Amino acid sequence: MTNKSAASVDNPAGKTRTAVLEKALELFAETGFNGVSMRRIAQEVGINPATLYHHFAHKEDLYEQVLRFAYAEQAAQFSALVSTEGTPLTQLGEFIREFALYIAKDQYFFRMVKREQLEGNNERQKILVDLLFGKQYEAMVRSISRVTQDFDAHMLATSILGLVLHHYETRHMRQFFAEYSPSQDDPEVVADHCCRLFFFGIQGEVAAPQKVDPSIQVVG
Amino acid sequence: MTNKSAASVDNPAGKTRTAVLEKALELFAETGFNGVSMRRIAQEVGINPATLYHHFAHKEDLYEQVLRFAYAEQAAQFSALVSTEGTPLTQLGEFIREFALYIAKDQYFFRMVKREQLEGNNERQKILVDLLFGKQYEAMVRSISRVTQDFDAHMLATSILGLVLHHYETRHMRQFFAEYSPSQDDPEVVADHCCRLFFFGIQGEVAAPQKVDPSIQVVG
DNA sequence: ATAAACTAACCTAACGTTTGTTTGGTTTAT
DNA sequence: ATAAACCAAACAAACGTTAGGTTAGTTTAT
Repeated sequence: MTNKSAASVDNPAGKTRTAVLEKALELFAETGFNGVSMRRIAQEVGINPATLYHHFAHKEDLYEQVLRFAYAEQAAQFSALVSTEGTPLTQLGEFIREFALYIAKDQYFFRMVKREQLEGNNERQKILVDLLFGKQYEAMVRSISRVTQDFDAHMLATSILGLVLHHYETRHMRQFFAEYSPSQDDPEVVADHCCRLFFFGIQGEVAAPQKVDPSIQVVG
Repeated sequence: MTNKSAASVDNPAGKTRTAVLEKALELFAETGFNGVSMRRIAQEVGINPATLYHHFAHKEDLYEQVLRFAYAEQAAQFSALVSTEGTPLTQLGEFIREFALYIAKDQYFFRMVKREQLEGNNERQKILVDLLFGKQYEAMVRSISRVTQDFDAHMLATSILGLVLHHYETRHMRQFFAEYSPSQDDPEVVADHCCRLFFFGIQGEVAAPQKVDPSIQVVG
């Protein structure tokens, strides 16, 4: 058996704690801090409410630990989206595509981030930047600066993220529009759409209907 | 003596009800449905908690009425953003600019909408479309269809909104980035930035550094 | 080797408070 | 006089949290 350290047998290396963090992430992402009770979390994990207070000082502490847990879990993958190979232009194109595929995968994490942005708590927003977005954002800005001098690189980075994210965030709402078609939610379609718009705009050279740029080819 | 009749001394045509809706909109926008108690709402309005139940059946009813109230309040202004004059191209440019100025004005309404999009309740998202976005969205899609055939008009409409909104939504977070400058939050700057990006992309003809297109001139 | 001491993890049961809501009555306007 | 608007007080349920006890492994003393 994997009995690494001095922990109990049915609880190797904080298994319960991790289970709580994972389930709490789901629940907090869905209904927010005040929408989930400690009893509910305990019940869904299958432990007693009192046990939560053995692992976490209080509810707010649990919430912050959930944030840090989620951020740490994603930061590595997030970094991997920013490639260091190819020209700055292809790097950007790849990032847009990878980002579109990436956010489509995770249900809970991005809802959590959006919730944090909504709440407007300054301390937590700083944690968000320090732990999660900061480095990748600056890498993006650097890539952008090498591609164009005609735009504010910071604003352009914000634009890229907003462009891609909004398609994801409005999924549930858009199905009620007359013009909706399920393919519009396909991450590949979204990625192509955003790439084309970002590089050429609606008045740019849009000869090729499928591919944006032959130089923009992504992993697979 | 204290004017105990302060709330009712001048109460023509549901003044209390409106006061409740306005204050509840603020509170719900800030901390969400579960983040606000009926007592808190009553206290902030200056009435007794029990009185709320004279105007609203229960808390969820109040919340839905707040939504409808907010949607009705904004739908008219929202419609006004879509101009019917000029070419489809200038209409679009004007819309982007007006939209950027518009969302910068209202603190609570857009947080409420974002919250609704987060929550994912299908019934309420349908209300959102039916009461608020539906008509304007279709007007947008029609404008877009007349401008370009090279993009999916629905996706392009989503892109426009995401492009502009994300600058607004990430305000609090972006101040912690090294590249931040307050001017990046200026609605005029955001509007110009988004217009340029939307029409020409980063590789398009970006000769003029200030104005996007001489044909795109807006009111103020 | 074995008993005692220790400890982390978990539980039951309960605490005081806050929640949404109701009851029953009072004020105010028409 | 009638109805709408309002309030004080109270309800049961759910809330975050705590006190105290049980269990089962780990360490230490003999």
